[in-house]
Amino acid sequence: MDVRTICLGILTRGDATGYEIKKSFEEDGYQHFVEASFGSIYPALNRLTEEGLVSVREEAQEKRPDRKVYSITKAGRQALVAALMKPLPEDKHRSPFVFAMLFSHLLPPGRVTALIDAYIAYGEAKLAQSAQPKTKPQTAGERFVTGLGRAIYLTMLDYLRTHRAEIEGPAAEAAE
Amino acid sequence: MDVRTICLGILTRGDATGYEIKKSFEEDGYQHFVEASFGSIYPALNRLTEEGLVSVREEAQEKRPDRKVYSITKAGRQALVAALMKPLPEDKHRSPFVFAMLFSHLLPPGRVTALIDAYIAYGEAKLAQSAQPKTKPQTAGERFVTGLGRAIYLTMLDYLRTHRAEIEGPAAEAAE
DNA sequence: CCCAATATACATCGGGGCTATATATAAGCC
DNA sequence: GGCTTATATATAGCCCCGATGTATATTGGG
Repeated sequence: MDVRTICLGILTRGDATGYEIKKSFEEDGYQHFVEASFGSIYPALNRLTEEGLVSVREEAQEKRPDRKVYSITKAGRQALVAALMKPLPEDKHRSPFVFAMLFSHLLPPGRVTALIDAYIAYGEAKLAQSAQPKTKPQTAGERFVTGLGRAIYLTMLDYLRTHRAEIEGPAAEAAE
Repeated sequence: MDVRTICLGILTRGDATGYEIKKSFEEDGYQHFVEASFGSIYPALNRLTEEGLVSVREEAQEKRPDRKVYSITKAGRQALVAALMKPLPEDKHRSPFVFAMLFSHLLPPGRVTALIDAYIAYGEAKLAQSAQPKTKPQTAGERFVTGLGRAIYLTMLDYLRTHRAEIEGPAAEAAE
């Protein structure tokens, strides 16, 4: 799923600036599974404009850069649906944490414990965030995705807590 | 986690060619969460060789390209541990399937059903593969990671099956 | 028995995307 | 008063992935 398609999708929810598109990845519904950086969003929006899939209106602001507010066009909506009708690329998951766990036997026990603690804290923060959404999910799709994300985080946290002793050294266990 | 570090990690399990490193991502233990393409592995191995983190021996073969068998050096092991002691980059998950589900209301009901069916089949295949590993997990880390992967896939499959009706149209339900 | 598919093996190019950086200002906090 | 955070756009450089190219051997189906 390239960044251009992702931008089109977000713009179906309403007009937005590049900055707001980026922010929406951190919000509820789009929380997990999707993200993109400024370095790809701004070029993507330029190309979408050239291709007529989005339109821009510049709103001048006092002593700030102009806001460039993008709207999806009819052609843009068609392009989005067309992209979703084609065979989807496979998921991609890269987890440096999990990679590190594969080599826990090469690390000092304290490091392994610290990594697991940090990862659990991160998961709990994500869960808390999705439990109290800033904007409630509007569509059935958003509710479905939010629920899936929560289910996966709950499973992951439970697994980490019940199995961490297997990779933490005996020293770590004694220290608890 | 850049590809160079990933290559170092895999080489701690034993010497390997670039081809074998790539294969190991599809295997048990390294199944999910980690992968890299030839287009990054071969350049990475060249650079690691220049930096003295791995060594190469070329094994000539009859009527085939020479095997370039890489071994990790002491400096390489130190570099791996050093990388794992630094703050880890955050996980990255990109799921075109989940993205598509966010826009299920824009798609024909049949398409949504087909996507969910395909995704369930994919998850089941992954689960079956990890249930019958080619090479049994050697370290506690590998067992831990394999178990985590299985737990997440099980949760995901259960969620899809119990919640799919929420985003499949009434027409799709009637057709079943 | 032949052909297609799969596996072994290395390598590169083009394009796409991320990180870091640059620029500018306002608001809130310590 | 200065630091951090938030708003807002933009680009250069590097990293990485996908596709493709080059060879050959084996295996399974028709």
